Amino acid sequence: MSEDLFKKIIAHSKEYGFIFPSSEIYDGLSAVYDYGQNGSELKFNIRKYWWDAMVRLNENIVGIDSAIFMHPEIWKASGHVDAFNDPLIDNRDSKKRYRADVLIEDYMAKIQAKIDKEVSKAREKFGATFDEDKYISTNPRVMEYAKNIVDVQKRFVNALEKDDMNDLKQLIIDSEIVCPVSGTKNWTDVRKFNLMFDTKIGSVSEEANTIYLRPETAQGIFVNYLNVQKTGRMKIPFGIAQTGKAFRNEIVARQFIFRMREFEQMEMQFFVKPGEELKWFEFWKEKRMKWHKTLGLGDDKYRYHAHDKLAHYANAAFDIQFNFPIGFKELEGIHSRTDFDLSQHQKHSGRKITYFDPELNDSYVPYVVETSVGLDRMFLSILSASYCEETVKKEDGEGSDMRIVLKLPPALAPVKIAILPLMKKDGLPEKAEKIMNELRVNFNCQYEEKDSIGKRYRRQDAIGTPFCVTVDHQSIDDDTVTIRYRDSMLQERVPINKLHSILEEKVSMSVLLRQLI
RNA sequence: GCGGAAAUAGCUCAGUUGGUAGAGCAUCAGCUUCCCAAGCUGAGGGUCGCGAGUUCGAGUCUCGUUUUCCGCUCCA
Repeated sequence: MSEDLFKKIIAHSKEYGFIFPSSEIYDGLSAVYDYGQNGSELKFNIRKYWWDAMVRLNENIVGIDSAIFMHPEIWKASGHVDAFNDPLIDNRDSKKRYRADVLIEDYMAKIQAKIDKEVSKAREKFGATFDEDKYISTNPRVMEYAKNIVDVQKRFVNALEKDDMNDLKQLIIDSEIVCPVSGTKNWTDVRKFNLMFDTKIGSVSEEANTIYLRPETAQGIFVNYLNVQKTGRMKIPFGIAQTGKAFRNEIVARQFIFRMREFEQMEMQFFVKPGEELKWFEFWKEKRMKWHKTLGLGDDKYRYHAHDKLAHYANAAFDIQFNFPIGFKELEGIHSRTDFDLSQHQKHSGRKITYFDPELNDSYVPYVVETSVGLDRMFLSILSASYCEETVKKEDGEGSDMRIVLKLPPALAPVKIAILPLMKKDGLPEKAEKIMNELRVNFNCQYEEKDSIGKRYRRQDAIGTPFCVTVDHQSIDDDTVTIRYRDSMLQERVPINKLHSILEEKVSMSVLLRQLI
């Protein structure tokens, strides 16, 4: 049932210009999506809500915009190069995935165990006079085991050194290693899954260096810590925020925009005094949850989720999960990253990355509390919580009708106001256009005169426009118009010269921001 | 990545044993209409995902491939 809802949301996104599959006229590109005319506005507004809540409302948080390309050493320091270079192999029968190097090591250990067994048996037999080396070299069966280990070890090391995945696979086949689950030798090729995309920088190909597309925006903040702290005269505790694209070559990217290989993060790294990180961790956990709930999509749609396993850099980690149509899934991560990142960069760069604390009269490497939201996931959460199918009673009371309406928070809606002349004659379009030209400076407006008024209301409902301003014959006489509300479908007559202030009150981002203070 | 299913107009789909591609909605141009879509007239839009093969002839049969969905797997 909720999967049906998910499908409807995907279809609606495409039909109304929110999200299109990338490169669609070329058959598309797997798990890559483009934001359309309405989607890009909504995404922009979400980003703005985050940015203003972080940078504008906190005097100790500043924003930066770091490059996607960074020095390759950064990814060694962060652990991204080493941690994700494992050679993996699948068994086709059990459909289990193994690390190829682990399979081979296990195999060698098993043979070694056989040798040990023989040796210990012989030791019992011969007692104190037992000479292990001599025993091995004179026992043909044990000798063969030993030789096998040496051979495998040699090829194994050789393959790893040459980074040759085919050799690794051949070694598994030659050693007749079987899957512990299925017991078969039906293996796929060995593949390496480094999550980072690489490319070359520099004009001459031989001299070009491999660089990576950043897999997270956080490192751009860490490597700018000194710059920002010094030029901004920042005092701990303080934060650096940034939004931007990140790239991860996921093995499986699926579920619409929930998991993409190219995605946008909104991250804030908060630098604190060592020992105070868990206090700030709690602070940001609360604060971020409030930011989400202020959107008014329903408090019950959010929950915390503690990480079972902590990453190598963290000493506390919580997710804020959202109840998507596909279930509760991660929306934002709040991590206490300790001083891991700054210390690593201190080590790798050779620069001293510390903060002189005047209160302590001493220097330290600050600890970091991170908040990291996926902008695309925010988009999906807002879209799926806003999507409503409603039955509407007909005017005459007979029968009913369905309308699809996106009940987006007005401050985030791509189009704020639709200006609609009731009829396409009698000077109504001219009057409407005049109003349009006054309002468009401040609001994203849409003007429509085609089709019946009901049809136009429905079209605006479908893209989540919170207000329709309708110009009728009375407008010509007394300079009033009606405002039609998206959610209630009720109308209110107001003077044209009050429109601006009335609407400003309802659609401005400050409506949301004020609740956060 | 493995297994299963699907792909025909912007959307939802029809298309007979293989014989010249259809409907509704949507879009566009008019007409009509004084407030909640689907009145009237007309128009545009598809080499049937792509590529081979079988055949006199393929949307239809076979193979490959791409994309999507579902399950498994993976997800600092």
